[in-house]
Formats: sequence, C-alpha cells, structure tokens
Amino acid sequence: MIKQSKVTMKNLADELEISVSVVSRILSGKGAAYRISEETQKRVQETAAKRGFTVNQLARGLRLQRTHTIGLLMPDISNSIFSMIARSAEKAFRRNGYSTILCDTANDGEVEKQALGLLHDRSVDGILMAPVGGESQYIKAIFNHGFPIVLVDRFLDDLKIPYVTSNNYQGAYDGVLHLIDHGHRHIGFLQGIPDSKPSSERLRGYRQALQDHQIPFDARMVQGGKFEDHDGYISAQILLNYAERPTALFSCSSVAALGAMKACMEMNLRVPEDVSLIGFDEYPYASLLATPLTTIAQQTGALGEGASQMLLDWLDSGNPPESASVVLDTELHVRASVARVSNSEK
Amino acid sequence: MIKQSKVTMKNLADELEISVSVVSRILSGKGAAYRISEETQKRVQETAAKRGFTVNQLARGLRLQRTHTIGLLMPDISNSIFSMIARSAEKAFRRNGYSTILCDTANDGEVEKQALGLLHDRSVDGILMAPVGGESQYIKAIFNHGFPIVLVDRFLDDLKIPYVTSNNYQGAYDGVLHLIDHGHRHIGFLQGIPDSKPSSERLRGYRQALQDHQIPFDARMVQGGKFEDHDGYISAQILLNYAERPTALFSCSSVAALGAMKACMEMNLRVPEDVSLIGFDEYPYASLLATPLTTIAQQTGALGEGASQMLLDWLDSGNPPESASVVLDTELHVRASVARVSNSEK
DNA sequence: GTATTTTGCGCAAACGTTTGTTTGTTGGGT
DNA sequence: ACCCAACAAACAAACGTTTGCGCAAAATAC
Repeated sequence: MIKQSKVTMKNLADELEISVSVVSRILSGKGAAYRISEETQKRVQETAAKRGFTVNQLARGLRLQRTHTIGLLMPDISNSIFSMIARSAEKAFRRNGYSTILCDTANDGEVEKQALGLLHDRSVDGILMAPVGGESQYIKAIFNHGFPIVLVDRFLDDLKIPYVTSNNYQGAYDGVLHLIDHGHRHIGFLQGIPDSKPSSERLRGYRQALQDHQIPFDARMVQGGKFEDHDGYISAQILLNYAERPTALFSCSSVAALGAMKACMEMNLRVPEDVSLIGFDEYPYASLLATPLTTIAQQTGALGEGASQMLLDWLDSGNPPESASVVLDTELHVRASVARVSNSEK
Repeated sequence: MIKQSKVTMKNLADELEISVSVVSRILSGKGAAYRISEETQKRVQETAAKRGFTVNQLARGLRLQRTHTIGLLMPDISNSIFSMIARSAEKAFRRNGYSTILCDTANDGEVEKQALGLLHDRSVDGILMAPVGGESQYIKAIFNHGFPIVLVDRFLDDLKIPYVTSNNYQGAYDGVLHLIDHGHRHIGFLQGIPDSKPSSERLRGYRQALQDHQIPFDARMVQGGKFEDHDGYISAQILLNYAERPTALFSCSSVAALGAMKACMEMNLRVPEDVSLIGFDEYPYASLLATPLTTIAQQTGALGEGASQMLLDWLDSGNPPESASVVLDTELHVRASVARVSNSEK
C-alpha cells in the first residue's frame, strides 16, 4: 500500500493547479451554475474519482450548519417493536437523503440524556425518539429552542412536541374487555415504565374497562415498572402468589407477557387454563408459542413512517407540523392465551 | 423563549472579554497546565454552565482529526444475536469514552457500502462490523489503508482483518452429531447467506459430521440463503415436500428455525415427532415455544465485548492487534425439538 | 478601435475548535 | 535603577468545506 496523503479538495486543486473553490463547486454539482468549463469539470471529476475523493462531512457540516443527519433514539432495540420502528424510520430517512445515528438508551434516563447531548454536539438536523420516561427537561429544552424533534410511541403531553403513537387507552380497553367478556374479574396488570404515556394510558384503559363493568379497582393488581421480560417474570410471580390469585394477566408489553408466561410455567400454572394472558405489542412469533399469545397489535410500520415523515416535513419546511399528533388504532389479535372462566368462582 | 445566539467559545470569550484560547483550554481541563488564574477559570466555567455550552464536535473533530466515535454496522438488529452484540459493544465503547453510530445494513450489500461511506465521511475513529457477505472490496480497501476495523461474527478470511467469531464449524458439527445420535439420516440444512463465513463453516461442519458417519451428502438437502425467518419458512417447505422427507432440519439461525417451525405447523407436521429441528444461535424465548427449541448457543456477550476491546486496543495503541482472531466455543442447548427416530425407517 | 458583456476561475472569509508561539505585566533579586 | 523569572492571557494558524465577490481575459457590440 502506498502511503498517499489524504485526499481533500485542496489536494485535488493543487494537483490540477486550480483553486479549491472550483473543485468544490464542481464536486457539489454546481459546476454549470458557476459556468465552469466542461473540460475542467471532466478533469476534476475524473481525478476525484480516481483518487477516491469523498467529502469530509465534519468540515461540510461545520460550514453549512447542516449535517443531513438525524438522531434516532430508541429505548431498547432488542424489543421488536422498536427495532421495527427504527428500521422503517431509517429507511425513510435514507430515502430522503438523510443518514441516521441510532442510539439505544437501554431504557435508562441517564444514557438518554448523554445520547441527546451526543447528538446535539454532533449537530444532527433533527431527532426522532421514544423517550424513556415521563419527565425529561432536556427534551423540553431542546424543543423549546426550536430544534426539530418528534416523538414516537412514547410522548410527553405537557408540551406540544409532535408525536405519533398508538391509541393505548383504547387498545388496553379492548384487551381488558376481551378478558372481562371471558368471565375474568381478577385481572392483574403488568405495567411498563409508570410515568411513560403508553403505560399510563393503558392503565387508564384498564381501569375504565373495569369500572364500566362494576369491577372494583385494586391497586395491588398493578405490578412491575418496565417494559422488559424479566420485569414481567417477577411481577407475574407476585401476582400469582396472591391468596386470591388473578385469573388473567394483562401485560403492557409482549416481552413482559413472555416473562409472565415463563413464570407461569415454573409455577406449574397452565396458560390459559389456569391463567389467561394478553400482551400489548405484536410479537413476531406469538403463534409459535406453547400457548399462542393473544396480543394487541400496533401498526409499527406506520408508527415509524409517520413519525419520520413528520420530522422530514419539519426539516423541509422549517416549521413544526401544525397537526402535532397522530394516534393510530390498535388491533386485538385473538390467539389462544385467553380462556373462559366459569362464573361460579367468586 | 428568548432567542439567544448560539453559545460557542467565541461567544463566551466575547462576553467575558477574554480570548477564545483560554476558554478552550479551561473547558478542556487544561487550565492549570497553562497556568490560567483560578479566578478566570471559575468565571469561564460558571458562565459556560449557565449558558449551557457544549462543544461543537464537528469543529472539534475537524481540528483534532479524531472524533471519538466508532461506527457499528450490524446486518439485522431485529435478530437478537446482533442486537445483543450491539448492546454489549456500545456499552464497552461508552465506558471508554467513545460514542457509537449504529447502522443496520439490512443484510444488503449496497446499504452496507453506503453506510461504510457514511461512517468514513463522518470521520469515525474505527469500525466494528458484521459484514453482509463474502466479497467486500470496500472493507478490504478500508483495512488496507490502515483504518482500524474489526469484524465480529462474520469475517473475511482472505485478509488479516482482526475478528472475533464463534467456532461455527464445531458448533454445527455438534448439532448435526446430536441429530445423528438420535438416529437421523436425512437431515436438511437451512443455510444462511452462502458466502458468509458462519454459513459456510456451518455447512462444512454439517458435511463433516455426515461423512464421519457414512451418510452421503445430498446437495438438494441444502436450501435457503438468508439468516431470516421467512427464508427458513420457504426452505423448510421445499425440504419437507421431498418424496423422501428429511426427518430433521438443521438451521443456520434460530429465526430461520422459527420460520421452519411455522412451516411445519402449517403442513401439519409435528415437531419433533415428525421432524426434528435445531437452530444455530440462542433464542431468548426458546423454552416458551410449543416445542422448546434445541439450539447451539453463541457467547453473544463475549463476542461483542471481545471485538470491541480489540478495536479499543487498536485505537489506543495505534497498531492492529497481533493476535488477529478470536474464536469462541459454542454450546449445545438441548431442549425438546429433537426426537429419536426409529432406525427401522430406511 | 473602444466599450461592454460574457466566460472561467481565484481570493478570502467563515464555520468552531485546538495549540504552538508571542506578548505584556508583575514581582523579586541584585 | 536594571534584569530576569514567573505568570496570565492573547495571537494566529490550522482542520476541510462553501460561497459572495472580484478580476482578468476573451468574446461581442457599437
């Protein structure tokens, strides 16, 4: 390998004995606009290609105050809902000439804060994120400075930050209703991060469904605090050890439902004969499970595409979208994890 | 919100009526070394904090020719093996003061090429990647220019690019042996991307195991070409429709095994009674499946940590690691997807 | 043949840092 | 009174681009 000096515009200019400005203009496609001769254009383009020139985005971004990069913050890419959102968003960004910096905040507020700083310092043009939890001063500060940011899945309701999310209230209501229709009266609720919108809205749907059917709400029935499988595992154990054991579990995430399923297995409780189970979010392999899991499916593709389009529009127009929120319907996918319970018991 | 001008070092300097150089030195912790008075240091630090100054990494990277950023290229983050590798690598990088740009190449060579360019143009300090396929001129070119790059899981063997991977040959051998020990003689092989090392090495293990037991190799038994669930689904359908139906399927990825499982279900073939199944890679919820899946587990954490450490060492020392490769053992996790087959048949 | 336009390109500043070098100001020693 | 350290901070160049403006030469117009 020949140790050749880094190939920059200055470098090319020196070699061709012209100035860097014409190199820049040619290589950014403005050759014609600045009436640079065909011959020079050819020469520059050819040697640029030969030397393998690529523009230094650091310098470019610095000069242009624009990086054509978007920050994408996901709380947990190992959760399929987020990996699917990430994928569709990234694709949309790429299609529009933006590249993406993806950060996994691991559902950790501190990491989220760091990542936000990282992205800001790297001068991304905008941010698409699913915040970890409820209160986030940094996010609000960013928004208040007019920085383009849109939220997906999880959102903050005390500020007009644009978002696209699912109808978590209705989805949960539908799911709990499904359980009630099957005779369940003792329904455990495995919540996600409590001060996140999806979790609180789902809880609201749960409570409303109970209330509409004259079932008293029992705070002890609400357990957990993360959207993770192990959290579901632990919470299910707590709930299923109650003297008056719930006959059904409603989980705020499908992975937590899987954790609960594991807990059931270990406690020798059959699903759904002994305990029925519903999970929010679709799970790709739900139908392959020992007990195919009944789920409340979100439109993951539409979530990612809607949110990214909102952000792209913002970046294009320079103004935040007026219709600041989109709420997508959910769909109950009935499989086999919910059984009818005889009304005889209690 | 007050429209305040962007807060830069120059800005702070003007406000405090000092020069930018002292601001820079103070804010990068070199105040003492350049004997800047305690008083000035305090003043600068306080107003910097008050104004919420953060350094512009574009400018910093441009000046320093170092960005403290590492590019992480994964072929498919929705596949748990890669999301786990990504997570452990990202954590290791963060711990060492590096931030990470994660790109999902979607198993697409073209996207991979673009992403590589993107990372290069953004002046990342190094790259950790699992290449999509076999031939990749860009990767070699990058390596040959002395750029720090290490491969994980999938590697290229015609160049001395450092990598850490699993012992795919032995893992597959063990798995196939397990099948043979259970009396299987017709074993379908669901391969991954054919010219990727993991797939080719696993195929080699498969063939060796067959040969060691006097089972003739039949090319028709090798199907598929991606590490994805739908690919496993299709390939399984092909194999299971053979007149002489295989009694077992060995899959190069657990998700493809799940696809195969789905195919079995739809064809009314029971696993493992009618067809046994083994999947490479651990699958987090393998034990919750209708038929708990027997797998060949890789040490995902060690893969990510080993590879990232290799890269970090390279960046620290400035030299590529001398021991250019690490190969980790796999472990057969026997669950319930392999059944004994009566030797009566054929 | 002079005045004007067109053509093709170069100059230099700016983006926000970092850092080697220089400058000015004290205070102490003689 | 004079020299020399030590101290505190400013200057200026550099990193690789982009772009408004300017300028010489060639082409056209009168």
